Amino acid sequence: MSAGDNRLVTSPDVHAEEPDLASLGALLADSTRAAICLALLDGRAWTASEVARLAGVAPSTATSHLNRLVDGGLLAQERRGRHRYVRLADSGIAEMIEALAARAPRRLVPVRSLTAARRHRAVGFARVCYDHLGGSLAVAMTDAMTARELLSWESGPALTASGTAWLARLGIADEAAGAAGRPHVRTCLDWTEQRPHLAGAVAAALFHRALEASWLVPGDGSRVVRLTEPGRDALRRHLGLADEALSTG
Amino acid sequence: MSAGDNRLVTSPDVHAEEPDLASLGALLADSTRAAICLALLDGRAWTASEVARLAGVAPSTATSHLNRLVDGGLLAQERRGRHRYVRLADSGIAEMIEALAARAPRRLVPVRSLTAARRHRAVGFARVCYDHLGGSLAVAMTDAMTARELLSWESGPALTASGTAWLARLGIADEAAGAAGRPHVRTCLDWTEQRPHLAGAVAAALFHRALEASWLVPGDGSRVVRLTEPGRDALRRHLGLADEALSTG
DNA sequence: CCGACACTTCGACGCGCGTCGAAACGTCCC
DNA sequence: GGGACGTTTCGACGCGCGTCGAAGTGTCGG
Repeated sequence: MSAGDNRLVTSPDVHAEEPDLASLGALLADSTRAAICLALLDGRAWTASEVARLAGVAPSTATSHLNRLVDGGLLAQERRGRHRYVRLADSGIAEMIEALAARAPRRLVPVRSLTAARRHRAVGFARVCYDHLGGSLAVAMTDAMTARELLSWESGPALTASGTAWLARLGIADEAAGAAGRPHVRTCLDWTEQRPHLAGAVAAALFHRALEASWLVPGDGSRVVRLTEPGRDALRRHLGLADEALSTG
Repeated sequence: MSAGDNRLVTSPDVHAEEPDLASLGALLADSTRAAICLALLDGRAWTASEVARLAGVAPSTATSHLNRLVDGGLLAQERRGRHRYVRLADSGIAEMIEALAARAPRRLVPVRSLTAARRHRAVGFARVCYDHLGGSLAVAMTDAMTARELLSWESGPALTASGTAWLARLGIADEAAGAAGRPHVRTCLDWTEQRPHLAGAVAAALFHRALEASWLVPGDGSRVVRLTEPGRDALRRHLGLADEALSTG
């Protein structure tokens, strides 16, 4: 797609291709770059300065990290005037990072303030997971959809007929069949709950709808998402969620 | 599970947990460790010496790498007499590594000999993918199953009714419903083909069956799997695979 | 046109870690 | 018991890379 394609310079039979796991690992092996990737899981495009501030490093340091992440294909960038916007390259990369984060060991971070503690609980409850919802709320929704047989799990997650109808009632056409044979009811291992929540195109559409209807509103510039009172109502009505599932753990 | 669990030492509200992506990345960031993980994707248990020889490092170096991989939870080990056997910790780890390998950049490795070249082509054709089949053959089988409507892709990969019947005809009970609501028709991004092939419990059972029936036989101690003449026959009969799909690219 | 700002380049510093060989330990076989 | 073998521990070496500040380039606004 871009320049610098090295598949053309190799003569046919003296070289073979192997996946270079190490170079991808090295990209994630630095704590600053890891923090950047995790922050970018909110799906937004960040400026280089924002990234530097979040990661707590000098702007020059951020530049070199962003260069490596872009070169490695993890990030896409767009230069606009004096700003450099970066975001995750595509949803596949986001999936990969989520999958890794779910399996990574836990690190204990000191909580500096009361608002930070509150935010941390909020992250566990509802957060953006690139293009869909994550957190205990998302897991509860997935469980409820399973219990109501909107979602079936025998041989992989899939919408049932009533699931498709349920979506239609919410004003969401089944976008799963859209992308030429590529599945888009997936699941995503929630890294706070260690249980799967709904992902893929259907989850993205659902999330989009919830934002439109102001059931969910973007939080304070991080991945946090807040559930509004109409949202609580809707989830009670449409999925029969109990009140325990509808508030911060 | 093991000792050194640090979840117990934190007092309730001054610390919060975050995924430590960097430490997991660091585990994979070294080319020797990456080679080890890739080799272990064959699902076998290797001794430390075998690992050292494969990676081309001194035994002492291999020891330290294996220690780190075991401590990091990627590998499980079993000590038997003077031997130390290591293997991937579980199928989840194998999935994660496959997912990473599929997205990792390609590295050009010089092919030293004619047999190495042959082996490389064989790896692209059919190889062990932890507990199931990978390579162009696996992709072709997946495509054929889709074409014959044994496999459906709307809203995620799933067996159709005729797919379940087809499996039963091969002597495979639907083991997908076994593990309490956890899906086990998955797909796996094939890193040679960059297209999905069947994975999960069903694929594992299918692979196991093919080995039993000697349709496939383990290759020369690497991930390579050979397709036998009866195997070719069976794939023609059961899936209508064309001859192009049945031989090394 | 000039100052503020976003970002980049460069050079220098220092730590972390992958590497090895030598030597020790434990196990197995004769 | 003795010798071969698989594995581990230890210490030493050296490279790679993340870090910063200072200076430079480009862009926007007044």
